[in-house]
Amino acid sequence: MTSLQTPGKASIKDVATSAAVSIGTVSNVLNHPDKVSPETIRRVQETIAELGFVRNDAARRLRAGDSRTVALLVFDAANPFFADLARGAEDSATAEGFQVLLANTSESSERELSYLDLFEEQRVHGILISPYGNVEKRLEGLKKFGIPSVLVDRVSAKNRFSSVSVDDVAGGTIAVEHLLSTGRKRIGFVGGPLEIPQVRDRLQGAQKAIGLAPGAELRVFDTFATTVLEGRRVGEEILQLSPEVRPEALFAANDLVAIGLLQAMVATGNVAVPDDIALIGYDDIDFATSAIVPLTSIRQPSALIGETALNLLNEEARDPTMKPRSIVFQPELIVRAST
Amino acid sequence: MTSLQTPGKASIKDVATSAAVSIGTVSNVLNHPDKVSPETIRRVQETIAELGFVRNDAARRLRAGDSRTVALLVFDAANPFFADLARGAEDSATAEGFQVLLANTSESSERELSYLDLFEEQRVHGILISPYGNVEKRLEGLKKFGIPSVLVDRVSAKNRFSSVSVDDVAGGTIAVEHLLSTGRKRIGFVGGPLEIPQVRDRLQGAQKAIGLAPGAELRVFDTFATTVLEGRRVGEEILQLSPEVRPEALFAANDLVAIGLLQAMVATGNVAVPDDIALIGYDDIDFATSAIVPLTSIRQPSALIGETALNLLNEEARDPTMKPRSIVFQPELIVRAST
DNA sequence: AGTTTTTGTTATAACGTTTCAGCAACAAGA
DNA sequence: TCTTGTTGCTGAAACGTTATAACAAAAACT
Repeated sequence: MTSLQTPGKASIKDVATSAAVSIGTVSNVLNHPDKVSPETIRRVQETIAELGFVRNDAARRLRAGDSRTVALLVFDAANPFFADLARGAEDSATAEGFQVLLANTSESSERELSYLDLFEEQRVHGILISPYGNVEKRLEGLKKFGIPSVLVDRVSAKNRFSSVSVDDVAGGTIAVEHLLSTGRKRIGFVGGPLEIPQVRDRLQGAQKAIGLAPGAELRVFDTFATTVLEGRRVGEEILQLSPEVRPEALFAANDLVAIGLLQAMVATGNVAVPDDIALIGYDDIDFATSAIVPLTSIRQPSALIGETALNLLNEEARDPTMKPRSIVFQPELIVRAST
Repeated sequence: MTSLQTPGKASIKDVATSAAVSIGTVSNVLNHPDKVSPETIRRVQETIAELGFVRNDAARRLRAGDSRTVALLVFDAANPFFADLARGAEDSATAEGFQVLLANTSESSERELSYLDLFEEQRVHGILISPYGNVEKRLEGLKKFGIPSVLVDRVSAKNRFSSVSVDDVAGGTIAVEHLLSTGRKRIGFVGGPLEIPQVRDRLQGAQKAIGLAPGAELRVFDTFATTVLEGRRVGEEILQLSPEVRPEALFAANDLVAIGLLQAMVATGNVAVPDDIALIGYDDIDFATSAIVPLTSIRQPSALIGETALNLLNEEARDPTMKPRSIVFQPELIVRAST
């Protein structure tokens, strides 16, 4: 009935003696069943089940050297955009026999590096990363070490790494062009931090659009807001401004911030969206549709990014000398009631 | 200037010879610096930096047997509730020197088991899991194996595992009592699947409240909806019903579904929330505040759950014979415009 | 019949750590 | 002076796998 062995202790050796075969044979049953006679396979598998043997991954990796684990490192797992991206990567990984482990940096460079250390020590198969801090040098080291990485949602500084991203400059331009096309001249930008290239690019794109439109001006408000709450705070500040000075339209660096801004507008009651202030977000997360005023936003193909990145990573792993490849998707304007 | 060694190849042995000490000493520098003279430490660390040596975690774990990694397994990483929970667990883990790896089941029992296999092979330090399928037997095995787990957001069937959860029955009751207190009699329940105990409990709590209120009735609509999109679909179906039959209030098993329902109502234009149909959600995610009609919801202390669970897990790890402990938080009603 | 090939198995050598007994050298107590 | 401790280090034995060379037995060719 119940197993006699000390639990959690059965090793391949125990299986071998108990099944009256050699260690090598057990290993072969596990890894190269074609090299073992059917009868032996049956007997060995039986004893494995009986003893509750579980292969020790540490030993396996130490000897075999390869890992079937891919790490996905993001700086804000709470952002639905990353959740979708993760899902895409996972689906693709499962299909290829890999497992994805997600690590969340929570916008801490320190934690980011600490996770990279962990992954290096673990010799993971590869890393998908949406970098927060300045990690390219670190990734360079990992590559030399034999661990490839692919940047997601961001291009590499000097094209040193493969990447899958969305053209954030274009996104910023599209967003602001749309605002301008509805007749607004005084545009405000909210969101940060500017250390994040995505944010910087979106802002740059915005400036580009402004530059082409005579009479239009862009004012950058808070460059720290990332969350709904922070967005709301900034919104309240903006509402302090008198209507003649205050922006006629706001471009938020992500939908969360946009939703926060929206909350602030609606809460005060006397500022109408989009009539008094128009609002556009970025990412087109599920919730954009369901905001108090459905949110105009810039859509990114999040799951597709994840999938593509994982496939790219696998190519890199197969051929480490491969030239870095950058895949850039184009963002898409989704117009809703807020503009 | 640049290192001469083959990259990714430096082992503790290379460090040893290069620094003219024994392997054991290098290991001691790494793990027990107090046993080594300052001068030697300096020299060894220098060579480590020079050779770009990185400790091989597989070898370390094989020999030492312990891992500093905690796994967090959830069935829907896209749900902000879990993201908040993960954040809580992570903060607590960092404080104790552990790292959290998040795995997403995407509501697939198969994938859930596959991840558990992985974690078992990896001999992780412990597992935090919000189970999707029926995994208690599996976890039982892991425990015998020396890997403790703590259930999050769910209590264990026969109290076989420690758990940190929220009283979902109470939550369901509170929700429906609130709806009843506003004069609604015909209540609808939307959300699923019923295989998920959280959902079952919330429904049961709802029924309990109904049972105490004469004349009140509960109708269960879709028991599969989990996402915003699915919620919207169900909402559209409900709106097909004539006003005399149709529920006066809806209780959604989570906020995402509630937001979907809300979208459906608002989209048709001729059903007012809360006047025609009141709406209450569950989880009180950030977005609840920012819905078209701010959503009444049941709040759970998500980050706190994560923290507590991790601490409990550590206790279990320290003392495997510990009696399972269940910590149950009470949910809280947050009233907003939707009811 | 003798040779070659194939099949199934076994011993054994890694893989890169940590741990632990042991050993010099030297300081401290008697 | 002789014990008794420290301190700082070394050498070797694990840990649980996988891969590889070797080999006997059986099967297939001449």
